[in-house]
Amino acid sequence: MTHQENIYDLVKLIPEGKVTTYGRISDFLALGSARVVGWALNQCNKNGANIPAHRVVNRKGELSGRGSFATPSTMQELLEQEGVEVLDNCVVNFDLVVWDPLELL
DNA sequence: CCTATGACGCCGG
DNA sequence: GCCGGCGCCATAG
Repeated sequence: MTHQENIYDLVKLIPEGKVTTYGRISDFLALGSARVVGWALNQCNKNGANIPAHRVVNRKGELSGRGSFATPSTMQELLEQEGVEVLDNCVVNFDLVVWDPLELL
């Protein structure tokens, strides 16, 4: 059982129009490090897995992973498609659109 | 086996 | 509130 599977499953559960953070995922799955999440998502793009990785941002709401998508603007475009406003690589009203995995409980 | 690196985050200055 | 340093864990070389 790899962390990737857990991370993929959780990321798939992020509601459309919402975003969450590496730290929250790391916390919820007790991974011990948020870096692992970033690494797993990086691989998922490469794997071509159908994961909404664009809904994962860093703790400040910045699109830190945009560089790993097809083009640097892909991540932002996908978010805006779902109604998430992005300005200067940051999620607008981050506090309002952030989703915490704990809400599953 | 050991070192460097990274889609991160907390703490102290 | 910004910045630098350090810890964190998995991988690649």
